[in-house]
Amino acid sequence: MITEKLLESYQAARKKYNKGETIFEEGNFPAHYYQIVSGEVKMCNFNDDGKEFVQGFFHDGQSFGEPPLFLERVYPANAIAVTDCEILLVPKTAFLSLIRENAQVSLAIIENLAQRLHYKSVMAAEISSQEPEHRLLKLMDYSITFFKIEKGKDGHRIDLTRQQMADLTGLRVETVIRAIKSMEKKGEIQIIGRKVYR
Amino acid sequence: MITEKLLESYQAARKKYNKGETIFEEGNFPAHYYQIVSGEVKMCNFNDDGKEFVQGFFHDGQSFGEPPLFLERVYPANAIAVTDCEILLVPKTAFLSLIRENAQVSLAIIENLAQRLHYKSVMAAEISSQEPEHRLLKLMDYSITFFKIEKGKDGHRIDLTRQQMADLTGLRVETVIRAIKSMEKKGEIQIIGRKVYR
DNA sequence: TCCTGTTTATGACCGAAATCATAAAGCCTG
DNA sequence: CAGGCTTTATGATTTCGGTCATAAACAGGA
Repeated sequence: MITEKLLESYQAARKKYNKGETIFEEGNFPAHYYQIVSGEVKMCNFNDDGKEFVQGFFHDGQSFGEPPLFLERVYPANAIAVTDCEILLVPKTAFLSLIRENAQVSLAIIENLAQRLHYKSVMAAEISSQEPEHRLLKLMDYSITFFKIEKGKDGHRIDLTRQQMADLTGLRVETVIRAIKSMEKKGEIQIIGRKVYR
Repeated sequence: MITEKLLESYQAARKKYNKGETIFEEGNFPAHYYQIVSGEVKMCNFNDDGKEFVQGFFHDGQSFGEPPLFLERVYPANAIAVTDCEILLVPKTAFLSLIRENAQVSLAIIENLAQRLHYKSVMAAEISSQEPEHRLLKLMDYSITFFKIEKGKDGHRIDLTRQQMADLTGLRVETVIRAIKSMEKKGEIQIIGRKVYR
């Protein structure tokens, strides 16, 4: 999102994380700006009895964990490497100078935050008041529209496991599996080789 | 949040809305930046069978409905005047010029979006995986910490009706009423003259 | 002060999703 | 290609919050 060159001129450090490794934890104060060079990261919460809720997945070129950086606040969730990752870290103060000194970057940040807020608004309304099938369709349609999924002859292929869909919608795997089967029967989606197409 | 003077130099128009009036609707493309001069506004969704989910309440000096303005997207929710309101509207293009030409304003916008994203992250995790009492306590504690509620001798007074708490947490009034009673018994909150104190 | 609408309250009942248990099907990886 | 982990699948049972009905308490306006 921000060019590596620019980040490097503001003390960016390159760091590797192994699959499954925690990058930062819920409740801690932020110290860096994080931008993914390669790999996949998820931000998630665990409730009192260990159930996971995924706030979002992040990929190459994307940044994550900025909001608390701009407020004097702690992280609302954990960041965990889903695959092996290479990530650029910029110290908080250097990063704040960077955006103050580069107007076009703040516009990019605004767009980025706006996009994430939009996603959260849509999903919050869904999770709080719609039935499982409706929630899942919304998640799929949102993913298709905004995460540029390529369309094949069978429709868009949703590259999420049932467990991931459950964690993103606040449902349980079994419920997701049953809902998906039911939607297939209704012809709202297709299942080919266990993958969901829409 | 942005001074009235500055907004006025970018074609701001003053408009009055009556209590209950719709300011903009879910699904429409945004045409303005909205900043409240006086009154209260809520952003909300209605699910298929009419149940309301409140994304947030907004007051004097606050702006709302910006995210879709920065993306080419429609509003994810409705904006409705909770009380009679006076609101400043700045046309989209004028507003985009405004932030491009006033660096300190983009920083303010970033902080604003970051704060809202933070709230949504916290509540999304709650709504998706915690029990009613836990959700309500989180809503109360969040309101206390970030909406600067004054502390009296009986604790912080939560100025929300049970219906509003229900709409903010995705629960039903009856559930909120029962949960609040139960929490009072446990001594986690106090009820004085039907109002909740914590 | 009365009247009407809103907010809080409470009980009975229901149902959908969570939970629990178990297993088959895929898929890596050594 | 065998063995083990992950993912998908399915049935039985339970539970908690939603739903429905009803009413009391309160607030605000005429």
